[in-house]
Amino acid sequence: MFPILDPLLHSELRLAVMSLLITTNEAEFPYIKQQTGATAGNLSVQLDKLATAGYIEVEKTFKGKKPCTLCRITPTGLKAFEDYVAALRSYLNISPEGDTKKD
Amino acid sequence: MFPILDPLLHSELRLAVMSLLITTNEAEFPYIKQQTGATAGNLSVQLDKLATAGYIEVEKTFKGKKPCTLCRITPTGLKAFEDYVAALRSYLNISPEGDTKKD
DNA sequence: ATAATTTGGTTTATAAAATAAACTTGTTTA
DNA sequence: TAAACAAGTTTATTTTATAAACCAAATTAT
Repeated sequence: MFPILDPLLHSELRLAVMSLLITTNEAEFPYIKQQTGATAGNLSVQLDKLATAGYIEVEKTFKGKKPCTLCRITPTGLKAFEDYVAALRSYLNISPEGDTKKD
Repeated sequence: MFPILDPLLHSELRLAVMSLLITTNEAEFPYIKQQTGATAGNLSVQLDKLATAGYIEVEKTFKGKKPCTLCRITPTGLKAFEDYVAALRSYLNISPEGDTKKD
């Protein structure tokens, strides 16, 4: 009836990060921070969790002389996101086509 | 970009309860427990939170000699649920019609 | 040159939440 | 009438989210 919602994705900030990375494909730390409105500390922690789960990959490079943390979604992450959305639908009373179910 | 997700609804069990009450209109404690697979303690706590927020109303009656806790969603709760779903869409990359956005 | 500020984060501490375990009250059954 | 059960509630524990404090390197101001 109510499938489990992947706890890693059922988090406002982590979900926002994943959503962002799906549309942008890859993004730098400061950009993600700005788009999500997160504090740097919180973002750092949540990126770690996503990376540890293999949902994103984090590449640490340099942009000129400045460190640059680049994040990219992985196939595993994309699959997890899609599964999460599918599971959520059972809760939201919306069909795969998105219309609200009349009861 | 990423609207706040009502923390009261962004909880697996509370969301399941709300979803259930929307389709059944009203339901008894043991039924909700069975449908959601929650433990009684957890369910009791989460129902309290929803009731305190005015999202559901809880009526304590008797069914014969046994106590019977009946739950019903309120207009406030329904509105909150709809707002939550609308907010979630921004995260899920689905349009109001439900199709996945291609980037 | 060097002190102050900014950038780009990480680590650690705190606050809040979810969850289960233990308990209560009354009822039915052996 | 003692044991088991039903229907919850309360309390304690674990997990999670979040922010505050911190650090290193680079840039800017004096």
